[in-house]
Amino acid sequence: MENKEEKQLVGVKEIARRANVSTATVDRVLNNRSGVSAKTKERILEIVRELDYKPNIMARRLASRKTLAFAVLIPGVSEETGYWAAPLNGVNKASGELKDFGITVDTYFFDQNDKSSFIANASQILDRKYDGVVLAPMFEDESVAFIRECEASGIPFVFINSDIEDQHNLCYIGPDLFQSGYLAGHLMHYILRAGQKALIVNISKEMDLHHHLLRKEEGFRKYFSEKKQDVTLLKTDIRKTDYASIRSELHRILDEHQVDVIFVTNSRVSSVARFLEENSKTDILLAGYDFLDENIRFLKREVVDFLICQKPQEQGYRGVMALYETLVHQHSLPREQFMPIDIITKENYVYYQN
Amino acid sequence: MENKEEKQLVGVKEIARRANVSTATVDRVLNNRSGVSAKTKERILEIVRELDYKPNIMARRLASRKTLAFAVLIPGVSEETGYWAAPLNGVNKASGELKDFGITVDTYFFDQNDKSSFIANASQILDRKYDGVVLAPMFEDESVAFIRECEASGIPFVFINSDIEDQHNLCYIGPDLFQSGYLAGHLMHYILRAGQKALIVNISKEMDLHHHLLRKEEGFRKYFSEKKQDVTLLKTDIRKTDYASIRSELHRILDEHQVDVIFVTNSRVSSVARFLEENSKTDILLAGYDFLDENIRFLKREVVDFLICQKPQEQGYRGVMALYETLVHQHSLPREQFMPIDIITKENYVYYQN
DNA sequence: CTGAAAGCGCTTACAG
DNA sequence: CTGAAAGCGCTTACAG
Repeated sequence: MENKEEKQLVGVKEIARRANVSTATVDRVLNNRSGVSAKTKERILEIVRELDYKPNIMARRLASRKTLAFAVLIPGVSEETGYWAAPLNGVNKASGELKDFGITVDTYFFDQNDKSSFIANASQILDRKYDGVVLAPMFEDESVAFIRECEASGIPFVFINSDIEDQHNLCYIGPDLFQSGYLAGHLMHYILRAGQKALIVNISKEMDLHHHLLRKEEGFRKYFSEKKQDVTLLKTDIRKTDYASIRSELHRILDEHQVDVIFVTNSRVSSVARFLEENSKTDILLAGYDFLDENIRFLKREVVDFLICQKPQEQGYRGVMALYETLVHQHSLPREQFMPIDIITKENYVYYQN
Repeated sequence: MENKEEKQLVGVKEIARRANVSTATVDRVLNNRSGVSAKTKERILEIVRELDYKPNIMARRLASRKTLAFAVLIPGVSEETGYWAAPLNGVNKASGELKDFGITVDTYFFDQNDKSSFIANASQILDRKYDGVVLAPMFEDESVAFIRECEASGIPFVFINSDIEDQHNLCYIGPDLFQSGYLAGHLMHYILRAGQKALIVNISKEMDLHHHLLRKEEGFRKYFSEKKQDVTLLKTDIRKTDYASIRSELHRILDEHQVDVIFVTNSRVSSVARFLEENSKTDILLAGYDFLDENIRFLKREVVDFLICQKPQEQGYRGVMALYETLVHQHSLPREQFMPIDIITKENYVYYQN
C-alpha cells in the first residue's frame, strides 16, 4: 500500500515539489538541456536517483511535438530476386509500430545492378536531412562515401544484411556468412562418404556481391578441411545469372564429374534445382539459401533438401528499431547483431516466420 | 501539405466539432459505452469513418486510469529441467514492455510432478480476479476445471506450450509435436542405410507429459513409414528420470541391438548423451529437444548432433502479448500459432535467439 | 442522453 | 537561470 502510493506520486511534479523548483526546471535536467545551475541540477538528480524515477514514455511523446524521420536505403525487389521483399516487410512492420510514436520512415530503393542508382538515392537522402539512416551497404566505395556525409551531418546510420568493417555505424545487423557456410558443410557431411564429391556453386554478376558468396564458400571448405578431408570439393563460379548460362555450366561440370551433393551459395539455388529436375538428377543432395517462393517450390518437391535462411525480415525490422532505441531511448546497442542461421526443410518451412 | 494539416486536426475534438457534440460523447461512442442516442452515435460513427480516424493509443492509455492485471500459470524451473526458464523469460520481457501501458503481470508456478500445486495456484488466480490468464495446460482435467471457472467469470485465457482441443481459449501458442518428430525423421534418414536401426527414447514420469512424447514419436515413425521403410525402429519408454534408471535401460537395449541413431523425444537427451559418452558410443547419431545448457554442452562436444527447439521464450512472450492485443487493441488472433521448428547444431547455436 | 471541466505525466514557448 | 501557464489527445467523474 505504502509502496503503491509512493509509485503514484513519482513524477516530475513530485520531483519539482521536493526540489523546490518548477516542473520546467525538472524537465530541463531530465532531458539534459542547458540553463540550469549546477547546484539545482545536482539537487534534482539526487532526488531522481533516490526515487528511482522512470519517466513515462507515453506522456513524454504525447507532450513532445518533436517528430523523427528515418530513411532506409535498400535494393528494390527485382524480378531477378524477391529477397528484398522480406527486409522491406520488416521495415514496414517497424514503421507501423513507430507511427504512434511520431516517427516516420521513408524507404529508398536502388538497383543492385546499378551503382549510380545507389548514389542518386543516397544524395536525395542527404538533402532531406533525416534523423537516422538504415542501409544495405552492398557497394562498398559508394556506401563509404555516403556515410562520410552522414557522419559530417551528425546523422547516425546502421548497416543491415552486409557489413563494412571499421566504420562508425551504430551497429551491423545481418548474417555471419562464413559460419553459415560452415553449417552447410556440417549438414552435408552426414551424407558424404569417403571419396565422394561435393560441388560448390557461386552464381552472381556483381563483383561486390560475389565477395559474399566467397565468404560462405570459405566456411564450407573450412568444415571439410577440419572434419572430413576424404571428400573432394569442386567449385564453379557462374558470372551470368540467366538460366541458359547456368545450365550449360552445370552440364559441363556434371558430365565430367560424378557429384553427390551441391551447395549453392545464394538464393540462385532454384536455378540449379530446375536443372537437376530437368535432367533427372534429383538424387543429388542440394542445399542453398533463402526462403523464396521459387526455392520453397523445389523444397516441397524434394529437389532442394535444405535452405539456409537468416531472417531477412527481422534485419529490416531491427535496423529501424535500432535507430529508435538509440535516438529515443538512448539505449546503446551491441555493435554486431548476427542473425540466427535457420535451417529450412520440407517439414518445417510452413512454420518459418520471416 | 494539405494532407498534413488534415492529419493534425483529426482527433476527438475535431470529431466533436463536426458532430456538434462534446468530446465526452465522442469518447462514449469510440469506446462503445452506453448512454448515447442511436442518432448521435450514427452521426459520430459516420464522421469517424469519413475521417478514417485512428485513436492515439498513447493519449488513451495516459488518460485512462484503468489498469489491467494478467496472471501466468506455468511450471517452475526445477533442478530436473531448466526448460521453463525460457518461457518465463518471455513472460518477463512482455511484462516489461507492457508496464508503461498500465499492465501488470503476475506469475504463478506449479510443480510438474504435483497436480495439487497446479490446483492451489489456479484457485488463487481465480480469487484475485485477473483480467486475463496465460497457462500451460499440462494437466488436462485440472486445466479444464480451471478454465471453466475462468469462462464463468468472463476471464479470457490462452494456452501455451501444450494444447487442449475444443476449449474456448483465445488461442494456442506452442509447438506442433507431430511435425517436429517428422522433421527429426527427415534429418536422421540421411545417415541411415538399409537395414540399420534407429532407437526412439521416451523419458518421463508423468502420464500427462508422456502423451506429448508419444505425439513426437508418431511423427518420427510416420516419416519412416512414408519414406524409408528399410530401417528398423526400436523404442523404449523409460518411466523414471534418474540417471541410474536411464543408464540401465540403455545398457540393456544397446547391448542387445546395434543402433545407429537415437532420437530422444524431449530435453532428457542430455542423459542419453552422458551415457553414450561414458560408454564410448559417441559415433551413434543423437538428436533430441531443447536449448538447455546441459544439452548444449553435449552439442559442443559433438555427442549430440541436433537439437530441435521451438522458441520457448517466444511462447511466453506471445502468450502475454495475445492477451494485450485482444484486451487493449481488440485485435483478433489466429486460434493456433505454431512455433517454428528450429534445428540447432554445433555451428548455429551461438546465434540462436530464444 | 449529454456536456463542462479537470486531469493523465510530460514538454513547450514565453516572460522574466 | 527559473517559473507560470498552456497544451499533447484522450478519459473520467460529476452534474444536469
